[in-house]
Amino acid sequence: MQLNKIVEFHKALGDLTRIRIIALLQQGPLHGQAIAGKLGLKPPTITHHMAKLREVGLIKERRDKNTIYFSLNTKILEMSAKAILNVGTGGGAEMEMSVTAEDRGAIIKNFFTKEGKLKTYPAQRKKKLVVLEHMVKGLELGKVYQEKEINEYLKQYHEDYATLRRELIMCQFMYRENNQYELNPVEVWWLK
Amino acid sequence: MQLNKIVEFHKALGDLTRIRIIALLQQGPLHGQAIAGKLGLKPPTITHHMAKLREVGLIKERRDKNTIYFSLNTKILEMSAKAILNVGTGGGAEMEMSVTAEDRGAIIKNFFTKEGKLKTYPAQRKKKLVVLEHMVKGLELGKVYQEKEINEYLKQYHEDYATLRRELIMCQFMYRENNQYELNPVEVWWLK
DNA sequence: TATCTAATTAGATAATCATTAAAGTAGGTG
DNA sequence: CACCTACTTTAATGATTATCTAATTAGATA
Repeated sequence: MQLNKIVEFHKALGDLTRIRIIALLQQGPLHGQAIAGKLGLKPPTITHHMAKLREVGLIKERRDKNTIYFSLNTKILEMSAKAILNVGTGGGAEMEMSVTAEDRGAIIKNFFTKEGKLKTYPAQRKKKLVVLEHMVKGLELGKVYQEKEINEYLKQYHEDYATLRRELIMCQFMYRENNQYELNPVEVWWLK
Repeated sequence: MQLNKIVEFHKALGDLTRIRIIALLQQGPLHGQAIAGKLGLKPPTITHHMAKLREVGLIKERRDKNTIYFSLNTKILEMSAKAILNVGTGGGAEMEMSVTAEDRGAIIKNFFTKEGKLKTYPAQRKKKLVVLEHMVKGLELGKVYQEKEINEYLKQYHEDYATLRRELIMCQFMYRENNQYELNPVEVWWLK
């Protein structure tokens, strides 16, 4: 995880109002005006803070008529909170991140046709991760997929969707629970 | 843990320079000028940032001649990083914290003589914690004490130092490892 | 259509804060 | 003593940002 993401995360939490918002949302979803009321602040202020929290991935929202219910993305919260513990240790994700943006471009150009099909599946772990990363970008964070949907989606990249699906699980980009699939926010959020 | 402490902690980490300092210190202790050199900044800037980090308990320091070696207090780091995960859930420490500052004052007045001796040991858990908190303030965070030192220290409060010592362990203000005693930073830091 | 409600944007203000140069402190050594 | 080195303090500057009012957008309803 890059240093800048860590900074932004902590900047987002380095404000009493936003901590109070998080404390409120730990107890359940709330809409903007309710938050404003409980904190004694005006709606624009809440909008401002929700934007900051959203930028670092901490907020999920659901619309009902014209009121928006905000809730906490606890997985991102947990992941981000723990990221500082390993910063500088060079272990794990830190290593993976040493692939530069240009490397990424080159790898994608090498392994995908210009129509976007996967030509061959890389053996080298670094390249594998870049390729999976790329394919996973079309999936929605937080959405639960049926196996059939995942198969359909992966087919756009390669006929052998079963292998790809298995790789996504093995490299932890997704996890499976009774044949339903979901992106692993811990791995995926930082790709944006 | 109070909301304000959480805010200050994250504010301390919400700055790229300080995150880089932490990343450096994860690899081992460094003195000020070394940090300044590695980051391309002037010494006063480092002083400024170390003060911020020290305020939230993240820094331990050791002096050798006139150079000061800074190192990370990883226990505080871990504890503080995880505090956000339970904020607002009302569980654990949150409950204890509902003793107001005035309550504290009253309890200490009740259980200590004006010379500072402990009159009687409270049975009620809340009061017990306030009393232990008070006595523990004279001990140094991070220092390893021999059993004999602890006994000496506690004698200033009450003849029955053995009971007090046991209570400190049971209430997790200290922990013991082969007859050496140390403050539990997780419980103790926030008292300051 | 007009109207209501909730959320957002724009612009202004005041406060906070990172950085540095210059001067000062503190300990050590010749 | 004078001198050196490492850190700190002070004061100034420039950038960021939390909050608000006023105006605007978006969706729903009558």
